Amino acid sequence: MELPKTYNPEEIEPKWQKYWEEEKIYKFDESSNKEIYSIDVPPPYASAGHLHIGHALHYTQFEIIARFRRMAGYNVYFAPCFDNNGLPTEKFVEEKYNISKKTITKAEFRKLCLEESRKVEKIYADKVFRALGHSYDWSLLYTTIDPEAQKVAQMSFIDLYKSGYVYRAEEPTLWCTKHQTALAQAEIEDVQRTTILNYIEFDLEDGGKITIATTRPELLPACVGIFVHPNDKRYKNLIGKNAIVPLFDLKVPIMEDEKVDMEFGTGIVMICTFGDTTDIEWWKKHKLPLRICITEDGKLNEKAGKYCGLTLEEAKEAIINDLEVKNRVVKKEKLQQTVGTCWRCNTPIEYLVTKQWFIKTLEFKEELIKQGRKIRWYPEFYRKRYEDWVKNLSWDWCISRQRFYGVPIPVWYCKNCGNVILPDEKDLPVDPEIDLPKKNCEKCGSNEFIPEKDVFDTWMTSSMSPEIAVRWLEKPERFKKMFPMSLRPQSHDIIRTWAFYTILKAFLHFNEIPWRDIAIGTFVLDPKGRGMHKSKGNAIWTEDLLKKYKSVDVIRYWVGTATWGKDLPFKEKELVRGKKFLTKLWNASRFCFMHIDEKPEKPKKLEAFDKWLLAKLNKLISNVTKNFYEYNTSFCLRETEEFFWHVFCDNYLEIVKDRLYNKARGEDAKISAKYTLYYALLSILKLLAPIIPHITEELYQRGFRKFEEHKSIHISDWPKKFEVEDYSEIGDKIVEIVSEVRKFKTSNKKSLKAEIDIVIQKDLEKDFSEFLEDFKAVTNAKNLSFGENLKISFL
RNA sequence: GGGCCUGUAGUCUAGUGGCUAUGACGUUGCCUUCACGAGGCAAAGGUCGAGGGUUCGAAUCCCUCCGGGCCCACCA
Repeated sequence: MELPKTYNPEEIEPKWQKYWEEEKIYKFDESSNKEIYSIDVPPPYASAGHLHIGHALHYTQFEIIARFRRMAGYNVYFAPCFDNNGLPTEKFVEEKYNISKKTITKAEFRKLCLEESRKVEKIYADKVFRALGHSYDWSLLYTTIDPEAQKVAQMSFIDLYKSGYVYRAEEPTLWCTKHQTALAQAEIEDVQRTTILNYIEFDLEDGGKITIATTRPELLPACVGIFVHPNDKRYKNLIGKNAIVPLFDLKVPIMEDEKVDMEFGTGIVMICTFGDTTDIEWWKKHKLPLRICITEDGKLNEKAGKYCGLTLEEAKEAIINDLEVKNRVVKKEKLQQTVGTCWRCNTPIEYLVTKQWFIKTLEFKEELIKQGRKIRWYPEFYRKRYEDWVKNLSWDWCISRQRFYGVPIPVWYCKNCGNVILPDEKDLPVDPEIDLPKKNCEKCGSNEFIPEKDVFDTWMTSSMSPEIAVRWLEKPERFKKMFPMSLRPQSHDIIRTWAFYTILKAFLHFNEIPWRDIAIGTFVLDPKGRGMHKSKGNAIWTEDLLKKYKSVDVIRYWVGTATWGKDLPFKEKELVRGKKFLTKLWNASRFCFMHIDEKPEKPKKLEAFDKWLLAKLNKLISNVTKNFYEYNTSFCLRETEEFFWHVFCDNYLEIVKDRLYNKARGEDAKISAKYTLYYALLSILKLLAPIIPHITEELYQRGFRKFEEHKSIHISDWPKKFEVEDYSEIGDKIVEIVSEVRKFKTSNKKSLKAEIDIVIQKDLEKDFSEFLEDFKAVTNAKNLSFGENLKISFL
């Protein structure tokens, strides 16, 4: 059999992608008894239409694992999915159509979001998943806005409500004034900035003055108290007195609290409702009045008097100006400050008192850490990050969002008595603004209801991804069999959200872990080591690379070099290397196939070098298999590449040429070579198949398909060890001498064909006997004898 | 401020107690070789961030310092 001279990926790759899909190679087999391996795939955001190389790597990295497990004999459950739910989509639609939720009805807005999502999903499916040769079972597809996913999210809420894990409260809440919604702690991102610390003079009620340092003068109208440290001698006499807030004439009490930092500013703090979390703490502890002066869209309200209607920034400037006019500003200094911001828009968050729904988390910290320890983390150290996050939690999870596009919170309130009314499980999903409760209020009998208008935090759905993926409500028997899932692959930046909330939900609902393994994928940086962002202009697009290299396998080779959990700066030369590797693989296979025209019979006796190769291959197979199980993909690729290139090509192929071409060597020696070539190459292709599926499929189909039972290499059996005597060490010794001979020829500027005399150390004579003929042929040694030391000379 | 990761040749990288520190890219030299010249064979290139300690033995374990990155918490 002869292969074409060059490998042409542009024709070959799409051909097999089509074949795999048509032949349903990756179909999950519901009736199989094989052990199931299930992956909780991260649903890509539908707004992330532009796919940079980091996304491609992330999704391909665990796809390799799916392929490995499939070949290793598992019934792989690999469901594709999309996240078309939540703020990113809303924001994308708002920007694309230049609309806001104020100028369009909820229904219209949702429709646009859904349309937009579907478009992007299509692009994703074709240009990403299919183009990268991913082995999803498309019949298992889910999206997070599907009725079924909504049903799961709402069911989760109802279940937790009934268990007492959900409550509604009017509390100071983390608030984004741009998105005009409550946020969860996990959605807050700290940003460093420089601000001005203003020293402002307050009058005391009974005469005298004090100076207070603040970065938030715009919150003066919300000031409800002043604190000093109980041990601060300077201010002991102030405690119990009242101060007057300048410009606003508010009388506020001066109190003591140990948490005051005497070193900071003047050592006197004003407390406003609310400037930061300490304000909330003191407000609760000292039972201070509430005076909120900020509106939901980040402006001052009527409590701010003449500043009403100004944005926070404008108000800050105006108030400082007026204070300066009245000589109330003692000094101003620059201050480095970290502020919490909305992770989507970087608007500094505010604290507003609003009615929100919460899931209890703070009381389960210990248990959640225990749950985390039952899961295997790859790499292990990321478990620490999870535990740190859980330990540091300071808010229950706020799950209600004042947004449009999302899963509605399935609740009505009785208009008469305020009672919370839940829908029946069988009626889910519901939209309380459209649907009505089926019964009157159980408490008062009223039939008038107020629908809940808020939607869920997007993580309310995402945290149920294992339950959605394996169809918790639709197929309870499947769920029972498949929960916990086998693997959650994800990136490290969402350990505190996705991983955390998923673990939380599995714990609260089932007292179970959601998956046995969690593996943290590689984070791709630009060549200079910075994060890739469309906005920074440093993103490298997968599509461009596909066009340039014309091969998916080249990109997948690069993915294979990445280590799980470790950042990887993108270096294009890794693709060049991949391309060379594919060429080498093609050419070596081409050579092998010239000698494979039938399924080789088992030789009567294997030649020594064949035993050497197969013994070394055994070690490779066992190492690679072990490492694939441990998500150590880069090891697998590296070791296989090393074996293929330097052991198989550089040495073995050169060694067997004589037996294949030289009739004088006899038929048995040739059969042994052919047998070894066949199985060694087939094994190498299989070891590489999870990483570079297209070229290995092409070679399998061309060279092996007619002799092998499986219609695709990707559902063939993972290579097994050969029954063979271990000649690896003796063989290595002899190959070393072959290298010596090559070095001798090269350094004497002679062709490798040059004929030579060799004297080999006498103590190797016994080892050499079985390798002799192959050795003489590959080194072109005309005379070979044994003596004191290794000696090589030209004839 | 707390925690985690990381520092190996010009560049990137493997290596968590043991032969002479892995491999790639790049550089240089040689070989047209019957699978492959988009190749092959070889060479040069390293105080394994610095210092100290443990050990028969340290890139690897411990301590200190320096550099790079990430996560978290904070100051009104």
